[in-house]
Amino acid sequence: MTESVKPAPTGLGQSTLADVAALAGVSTSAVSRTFTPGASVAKKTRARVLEAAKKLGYRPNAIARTLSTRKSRIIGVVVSYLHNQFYPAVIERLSQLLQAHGYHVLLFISSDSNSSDDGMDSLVLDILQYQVDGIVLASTVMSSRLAAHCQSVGIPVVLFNRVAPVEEASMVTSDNIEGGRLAAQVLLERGARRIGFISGLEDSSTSQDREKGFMEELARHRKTLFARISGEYDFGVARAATRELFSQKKRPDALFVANDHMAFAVMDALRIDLGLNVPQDVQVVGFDDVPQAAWGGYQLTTIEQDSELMTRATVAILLEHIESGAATPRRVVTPVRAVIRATTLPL
Amino acid sequence: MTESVKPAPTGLGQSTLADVAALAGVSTSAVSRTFTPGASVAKKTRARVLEAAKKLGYRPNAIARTLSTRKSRIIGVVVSYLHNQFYPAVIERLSQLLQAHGYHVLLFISSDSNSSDDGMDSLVLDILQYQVDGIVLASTVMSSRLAAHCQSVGIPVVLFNRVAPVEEASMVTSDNIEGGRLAAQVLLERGARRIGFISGLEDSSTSQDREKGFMEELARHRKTLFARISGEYDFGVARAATRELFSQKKRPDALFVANDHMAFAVMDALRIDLGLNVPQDVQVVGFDDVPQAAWGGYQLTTIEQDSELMTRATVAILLEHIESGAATPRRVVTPVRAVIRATTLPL
DNA sequence: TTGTACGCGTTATCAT
DNA sequence: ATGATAACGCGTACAA
Repeated sequence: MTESVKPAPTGLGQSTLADVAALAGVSTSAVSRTFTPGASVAKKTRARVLEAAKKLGYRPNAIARTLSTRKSRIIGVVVSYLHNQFYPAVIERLSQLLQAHGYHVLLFISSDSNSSDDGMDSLVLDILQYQVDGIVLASTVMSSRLAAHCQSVGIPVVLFNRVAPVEEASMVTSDNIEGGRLAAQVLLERGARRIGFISGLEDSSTSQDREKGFMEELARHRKTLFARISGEYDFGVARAATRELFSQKKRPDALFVANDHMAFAVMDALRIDLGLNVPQDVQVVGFDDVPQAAWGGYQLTTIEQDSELMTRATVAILLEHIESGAATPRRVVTPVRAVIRATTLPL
Repeated sequence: MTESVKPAPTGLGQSTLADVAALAGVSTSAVSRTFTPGASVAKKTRARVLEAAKKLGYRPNAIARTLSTRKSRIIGVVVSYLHNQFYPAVIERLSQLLQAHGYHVLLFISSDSNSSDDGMDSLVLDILQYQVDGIVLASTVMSSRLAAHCQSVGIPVVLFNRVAPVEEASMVTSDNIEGGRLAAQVLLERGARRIGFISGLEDSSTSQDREKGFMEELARHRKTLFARISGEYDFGVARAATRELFSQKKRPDALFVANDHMAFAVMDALRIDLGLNVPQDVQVVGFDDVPQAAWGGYQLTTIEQDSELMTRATVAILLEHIESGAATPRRVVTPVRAVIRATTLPL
C-alpha cells in the first residue's frame, strides 16, 4: 500500500517541527515544548530533539508561531524623517531595548506622499496587517478614529514626542512647556531686550508647547515678543527666516529657536550672511534635537531633552500594556534642563 | 441539532476572511480573490465582498498570508549603529523605496553585546525566524557559513558598504579605493609634504580600501606616508589620535581621515587643542559619511559618496533576486568624487 | 511526560 | 466565476 510520503527535509528550504519530530522519533508537540521555555519535557527526549534540530539546522518559524499565539513580538515604529538627527538615536535605543525583551522593530517611514492624515491612517492600517503587538508613533499625527480602532483590537499605541487629543493612546514627551520657560529665563537673565522666536512646524505640538512656555515666562516678566517667524524645522527655511528677521532697522538681540537643527542654520545666517557676532550681538537659545556627537563648530545654549529616559519610558509603557494587559493609557513628561554645549571654540 | 457557531465578529478583535465571507454570503475563496490584485471575480460579488469588508473593518492578515504564500514581503536590515550619521539617511531611503514596492523593513541593531561574529550569527538567525524575503547587512560582518545558509534557503543577502569574502552574497559599496586615490591627489596638488592618515576601524573593509587607494596613489608619485594612526571611526578616539600625531616635533602638514565624522574631531583637535589654523597649517581631506544637513562650522574637502545610488542599487538587487529569482550574486561599486563642503565660514 | 487533533487566517488546487 | 478543501508551521487543549 502507498503511504503519502512527506518530501524529506531537503536541506534546501527550512526544516519544520515535523521534520525534527520525525528525525527524533517523537511527536511534534514534544519538539514544540522543547523550544518553549517553561514547558515540561523529559531530559532524554529534550536531548534527542535538540540533536535532531541541530542536525537539520532547525529554526522555529516566527510567522507560524504568531498565527498560532496571536503575538507577533513585532513593534511597528512610524517616523516621519530619519535625517533630522533626533530620531535615529531614539530608534537605535528603542530597538536595542525591545530586542532585549525579545521584540523587534518594523520600521515605517511616513514620507511626503503619505504625511497627510489620510496617508498616515492608511500607513497604520498597513502596520495592522502585520499583527504588530504595539505601535510607536514618533512625531506623526494620527486620527482619533484610528486610535480608537487600535484600542478596539487591543493594540497599544504610544505617541512619541507629540501630544495629540487622542484619548486612547499613551504619550511620551519632553516637558516642552517648561523648556520654553527655561529658554525665556536664560535670555532674560542675559539682559535680552528685543526677543525673537523662530518656530518649527506650526502644527507640531512640540513647537507649539515650546512657544507656549516661552510666551508664558515672558509675560510673567512683563515682556513682549519683538519678532516671530516660522522656520518649519528646516535648515534652509530657518536660515532665510533669520535673514528676514534681521532685514529691518530694529533688530532682535536675542533668539529662541524651536530646535537645534534650526539653531545651527540661524547661527550660520547671523555670522555668515549678516556678519554678526554670536553671542556678542545676538543671544541664541536652541532646543536639543541633535545628539552631541553631531555638533560641530557651534556653541549654543540649548534646552536639553533626556532622550534615554523618553525611550525607556516608551518601552516600559509598551511592555506594560502588552504583557500585563494594562488598558489605561499613560502620559509621561520627561524633564528638561538648560545647558551650554559646544564641541569647538566659542567664537 | 446543534451547529458549532463561530463567535460572531465581535467588533473587538480583527475580523477575518471567514467573517467577511459569511456576511457577504460568499465563500472565503471569493473574498480572498477580491483582495488579490490579478484575480478573476465577478463585479457583482466583488462589490458585495468589498461592502461587507468595509462594514467589518476587515484588513487582510499579512502573517497568515505569509504562512500560506511563503513570502513575507519583509526585508531584514541589520545595522551596527544608527548614530554614525551615514546610515539613518540610507535606511530612510531604503525603507521608502521598499515600501513603494510593497515591502517593509524589519530593523535589527547589532549592538555591542552581539557585535562578535557569533552574536552576529545568532542575530541573523533571529531574522531568519521571521521568514524575511531578503537581508541587508549594513557594515557588519557575517560569517560565510551563515551566508551559505541564507543562500541554501534561498534568501538573498546584500552586503551594504562592506566587502567580504562571501561568495554567496551580493555587495554594494562606494569605490573606496578610488576615493583613497582622489584624496591623495588632492593633497598632493595642494603641495602637501608630510602626509598623515587616520584610519577607521582596522578590520573594516571601507577603511582598508580607502587606505589602499591612498597608498597606491602616494606610491605612484614616489611619496611615502609620514604618519599613521587609528581613529576607530570614533569622534573621541580620533581627536586624541590627532593630538598624538602632533605631539612630535615634526608634524604632518596634511591629513587624510577615513571619514568625516572623525574629520570633524580632527579639526576640533587641530584648532582647539593645538591652536592650529586649517587649512593654512594643515590640509585635511575627509570621506563623506555625514549628510550635508548635519554639517556645521566645518569646511572640509571630502570624498563624496553617492548614497542615493547605493540605496537604489541595493533595492534593485534585492527585488531582482526575490521577484525574478536570480541566483547569481551581484557586485556594485558606485562612483565617488572630491568636493569642498561647508555650511559656514572658512576659518 | 507524551501524543493526537484541532485551530490560527490565508492562499492554492481542483472540481463544479 | 465560484466553492469546498487541503496545505502552510506552530501552539495547545485534551486524552492517554
